[in-house]
Amino acid sequence: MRGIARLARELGVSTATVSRALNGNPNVNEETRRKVLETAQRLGYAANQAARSLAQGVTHSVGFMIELDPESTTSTDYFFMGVVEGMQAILAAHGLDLLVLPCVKSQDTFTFLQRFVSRGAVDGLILAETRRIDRRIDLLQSSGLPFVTLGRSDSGGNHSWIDLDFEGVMATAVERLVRFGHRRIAVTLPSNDANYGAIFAQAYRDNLARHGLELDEGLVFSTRRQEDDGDSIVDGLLDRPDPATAIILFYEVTAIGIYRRLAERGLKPGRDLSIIGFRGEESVRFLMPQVTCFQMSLHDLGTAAACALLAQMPSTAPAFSSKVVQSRVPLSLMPGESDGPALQSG
Amino acid sequence: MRGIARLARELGVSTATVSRALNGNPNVNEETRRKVLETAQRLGYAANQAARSLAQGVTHSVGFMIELDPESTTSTDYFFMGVVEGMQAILAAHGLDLLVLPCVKSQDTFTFLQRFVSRGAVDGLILAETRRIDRRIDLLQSSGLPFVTLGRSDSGGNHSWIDLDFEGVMATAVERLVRFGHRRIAVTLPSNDANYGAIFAQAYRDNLARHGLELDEGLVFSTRRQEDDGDSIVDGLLDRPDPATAIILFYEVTAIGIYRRLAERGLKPGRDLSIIGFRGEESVRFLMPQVTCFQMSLHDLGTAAACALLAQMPSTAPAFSSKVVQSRVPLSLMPGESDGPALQSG
DNA sequence: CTCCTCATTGTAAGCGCTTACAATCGATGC
DNA sequence: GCATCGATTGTAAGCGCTTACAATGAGGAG
Repeated sequence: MRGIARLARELGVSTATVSRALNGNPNVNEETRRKVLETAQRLGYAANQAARSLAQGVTHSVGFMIELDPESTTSTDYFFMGVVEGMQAILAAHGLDLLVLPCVKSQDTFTFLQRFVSRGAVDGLILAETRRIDRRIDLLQSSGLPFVTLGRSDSGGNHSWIDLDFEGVMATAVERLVRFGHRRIAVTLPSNDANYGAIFAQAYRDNLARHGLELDEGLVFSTRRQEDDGDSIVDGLLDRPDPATAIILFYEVTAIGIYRRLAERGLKPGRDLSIIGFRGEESVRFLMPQVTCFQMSLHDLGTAAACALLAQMPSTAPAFSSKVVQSRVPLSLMPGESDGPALQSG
Repeated sequence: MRGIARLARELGVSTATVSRALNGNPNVNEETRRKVLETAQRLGYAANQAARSLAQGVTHSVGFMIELDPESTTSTDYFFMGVVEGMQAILAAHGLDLLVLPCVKSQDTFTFLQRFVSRGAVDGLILAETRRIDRRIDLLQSSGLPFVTLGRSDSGGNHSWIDLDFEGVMATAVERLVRFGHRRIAVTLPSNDANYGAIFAQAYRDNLARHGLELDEGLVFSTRRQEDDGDSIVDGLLDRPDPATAIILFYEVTAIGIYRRLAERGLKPGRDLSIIGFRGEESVRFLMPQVTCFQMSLHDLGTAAACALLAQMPSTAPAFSSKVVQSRVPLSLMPGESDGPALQSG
């Protein structure tokens, strides 16, 4: 005999009583509960997960699916760890386990997700790196499983999402540069298929328009999260009849290559080319002059996502709470010395 | 009616047949199996995880427990993602799901692990950042659950582990520096309680001894994974009657602070102070002169851990395989320009 | 003293799946 | 034509837990 039955026999009560005592059911004599808990502790008993889930119909766990790119494992990583940390803290406080579900991108990530969903392995899901058209969202929506996405998407209807305030960042960056007298502002965009690339691009166009600046596709670069593109970007920006005087970087590491190329050409960041990075990444914190960038709390992002999920889960959601949460986490400007007045302004 | 019963009714067969068909049991007419699979596909059926686990007694999943430090979320992060990627690929190929289990360090990480173990939530476990004395290992060992640790420990008996070859790295580094004529070699050690700190320290002492160099505790620094310690390290090394001429860094980011301080003092890395980093980290790749360091494959580390675990799991281990795997993943030297001949050698 | 109530506990029926064992049936051997 | 065998399928007993419902018994009301 094992499991709860063993405990019950040991105590001379029924398994029902043990179960009730363990689960905080009020219909148990406090003295009995005390004994049960004490014995459970002594025997190192914990209810079998599978049996519990089967009987209750819930797993008390939520999944956070992330896609791993073997080509660039260091790319998304330290973004996620901070987020995970924030999520776990909140979820744990609500008795939920966070299961990070890594899926290598070369595998079928849709089927991967589908398996977890249809097997009922989790009570809720958080999705990262949503795409503009993302079948995963349709899948989750039709499954009825509570979920939140880290990133917006055109797929699915009115679902919960948490995203970075790309628009706000872009507005602040462009305005700052315009104030500095820049009229020719370049931008780098991520080259993957995540939706944030499109959003960042749109915000770029919108804000140029707002300030009456002309959009020049020649000033739009596509980059991966690595510093190698510096040469082509710098040369592409400057070696033209109407050189750009500023650039906004999606991936801040690109600054490393840009700094290097500028140095080779005897130019100085902040004077000859104004640079604003998107998110203050560890790898460029040490660049001199310091890169003007935006700061955010990964922890808060994770927290926000976890809360948005909790709001949808029947077990934790107060009945009166609105189920759908859609919010953009703001980033704050960290002025550095990588930008400044345009040289040939006006 | 739901689940397998629904499928069975739809097909006009018993649930047993459906189950057999789905699980590859040979005692099923191939024609029947085809129909079952086709219908399952059509209805989007996948066996309920909990029921399956309960009936079979196994979960088909393994956990990878990592501890997150809210104080420094960027510390361990991008180490893990590469490792996870390697693990997931191997495990998935063996029909196992990898569940990354993040635990915030401020919580009781031992209890956290214990819960997963005693609830039977996973069939195997991989532990990261083992400590010299690590109760988690004793727990796992007495639980009988297959497990592997990423890192050695004095706890537990003869268990499987995968670790970095700190000894090899240190031997190569010290020998290289000695060849360059250095006699006063400093070192930085991690300030946390993970065992690798102690191992790195011991390797440092052993290799000094091997080359007949005297151990000077004044040349041993304790650092966190941040660049801030550069000033005190550089000053501490040089402002003494018998200055050190070389330093080996556990955390390579420390090089950033050191470079900065050296520059302030008008000194040059590689000439006035030889620097060898441990692991080629992204954040210092842009430093000039390039830091001499060691390179490793995070992917391979993950793969090795996964394989070591598979060797212990009854479902995947060929009966003849030895259960305990203990191996050190080697790192290869990447010569940079941050080290060179000692100035006042001899 | 009886009836009723409330607090506590026990009984037992699942939760959805797997699997040992029994049952069926056509084919084979004599 | 009958026993036998193998291939296939069905029956039903769990896996360990939760929970609706029944049962028990002590204490209070009448």
